[in-house]
Amino acid sequence: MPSENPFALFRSECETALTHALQKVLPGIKVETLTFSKPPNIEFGQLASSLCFELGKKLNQKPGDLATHLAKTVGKQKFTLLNKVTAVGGYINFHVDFPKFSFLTLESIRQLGSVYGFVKTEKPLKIIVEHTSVNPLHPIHIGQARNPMLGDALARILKQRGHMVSRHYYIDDVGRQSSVIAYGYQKLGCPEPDEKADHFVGKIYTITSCLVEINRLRKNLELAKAVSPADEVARITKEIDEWMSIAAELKEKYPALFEKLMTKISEDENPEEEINKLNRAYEDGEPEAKRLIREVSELCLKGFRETQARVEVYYDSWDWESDFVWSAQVTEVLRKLKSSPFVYSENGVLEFDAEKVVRILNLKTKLGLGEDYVVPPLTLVRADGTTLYTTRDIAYSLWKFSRAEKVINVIGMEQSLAQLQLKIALYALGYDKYADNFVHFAYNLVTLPGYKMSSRRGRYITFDEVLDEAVERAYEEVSKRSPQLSEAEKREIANFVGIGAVRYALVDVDASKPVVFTWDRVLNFETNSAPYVQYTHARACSILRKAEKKPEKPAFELLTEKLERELVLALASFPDTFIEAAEFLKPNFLADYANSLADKFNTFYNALPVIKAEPRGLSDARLALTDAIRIVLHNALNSIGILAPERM
RNA sequence: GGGCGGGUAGCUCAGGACGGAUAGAGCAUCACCCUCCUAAGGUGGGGGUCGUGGGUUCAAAUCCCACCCCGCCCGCCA
Repeated sequence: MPSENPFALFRSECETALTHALQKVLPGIKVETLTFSKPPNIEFGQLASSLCFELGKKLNQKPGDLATHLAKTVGKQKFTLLNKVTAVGGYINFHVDFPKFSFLTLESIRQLGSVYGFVKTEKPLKIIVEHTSVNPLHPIHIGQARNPMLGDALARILKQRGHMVSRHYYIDDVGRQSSVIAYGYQKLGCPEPDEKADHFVGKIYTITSCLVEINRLRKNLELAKAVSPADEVARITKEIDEWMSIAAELKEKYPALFEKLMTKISEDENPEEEINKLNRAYEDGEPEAKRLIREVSELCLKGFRETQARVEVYYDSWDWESDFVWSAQVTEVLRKLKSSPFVYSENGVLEFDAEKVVRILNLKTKLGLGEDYVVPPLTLVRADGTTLYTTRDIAYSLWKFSRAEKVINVIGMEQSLAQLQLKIALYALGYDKYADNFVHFAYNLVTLPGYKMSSRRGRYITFDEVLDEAVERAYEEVSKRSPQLSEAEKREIANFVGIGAVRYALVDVDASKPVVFTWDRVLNFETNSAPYVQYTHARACSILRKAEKKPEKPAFELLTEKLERELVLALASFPDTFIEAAEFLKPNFLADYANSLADKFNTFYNALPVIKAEPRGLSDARLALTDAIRIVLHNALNSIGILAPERM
């Protein structure tokens, strides 16, 4: 019978063993929980307890003596996987019965195949993972690309954990910036894109935004010259200069488009006002504004979908922010909030007193806030009656909770405060259960070493460029390494290698750490990269192919080399790693795991023969081992969205 | 000023939630290994005050306190 978690079986035997021994040796002593750690070296056993150090202190005995005594007592019991127990320097070390354990592990993996390691949760939940949600104004850039890579990996992992996961994309089409692009697009006569749609939209957006900004600043400057102090005038002048140099950059890059937009926009006396008008019209749901903004947004989203298909990221639902405004869900939320004691009006502006909620409902500890910390208030409604982003997001969150028990928002950590206020708003509305299950998965920014990325200024490296470059580099590599392959094969390999490399590079680093984007990081095809793990997988497949036989009579007791045992142990621990990755939302655990398993296998590969090993039983056992490694590498890569190739 | 995140080898990062045995990888660098299952590989060398200072503990990179440095946030932007 296969085990879905062989190592857990061993661990639980060790727990039982130690518990019994404790009862016998020290009947009066109560130990709350037994914790085990992995010894630094496999020769010390596979699990260890450091219990005797604290017990020794408590009982005024030498840890070494205690450990010896306990180990001896355990040794008298009978177990399946636990072979022997030793005492070394105060530690109690538990040794697994490798012949049995290898058999159990390898046979389990080979029987369970593509589901091995994906231990199902006991409490399956409906979970919405909202990720990416890049505004439809310009192509997804490398700074934003970390989001779908993390979000998609999380969604995959949670699904494999047995949850019902739905991936949502929130289209933020309400707000000034959407009107800016729509305005420029309209000025050009709503043209058909002559290139990838989002790139096309991005150019129009940047140029329009720049021209409108300059126009606005010039008006401000004239006003300031009349009424404001000199330093204010100087500040505006400086800002204009900055935008002028951006305009010069844009004019050089896209001369025709720039000219055309400049001519068209200069026809308007006050472009700023036109944009605001459009914005209001859209929020009011006027048909012409709706048609225009939806059209240009859809255009951009079409480009996004192409990019997402390249990296195999898909969504179950595309949620338009505007729908929440038009359907009165935002109004309804505001009504409820207004009737709570946590909302006040100030100078015609509606404010949400998050601090008051926290104080009255006693949430400080629950939310992990310091006693002295005062949560800033959140503006819900402007003086002109329009709502703000976070206000609308409250309505959206409630909508999400109407179709899921848990909501995970993959959003940059710069929005931590807004996400906190949103959570507090849920408590204020009495939705404690929602609030408790509202998770902000925060990740740190991706920056470029030279300058700050800025979408508004058109200064960014697009995700598409990065993918193209990665695939191109991979193509050069594969041509160099495997010139005998056909052109089609090379292209295919280059594609999954390049894209895998990018995915890996963006998932591998802990989400809380900032990433400085360098081509070197993404185009790394050596150890600690997707290509390395993919290559290792292909290598295992190659051995199995060349063997031309099935491991019919594997003699698992012959797997006595340290390398082999370390491999078996690593394979047996995959379920634990997976569970941790899922519970703590750490996709990088799986990337690291895959890399370290690949490391071990490559060492083994170089040191020991598989097919030609003698006797036959050993060869078969090593083949079974190789097969298990193939399966686990595949599963680990799969869970973070990276393809495991059979050849490369 | 307050909040959040980060600070581990020349560089990029694991490890940190749950304290344990000599702090691990990769890149770069130097020297090796394809008569052998894929060299996108492997072996070995050099390289560390785990930001600083205290504290708790038998035991601290890990926990607590203070401080320093970097990033982000504290808007009628999103």
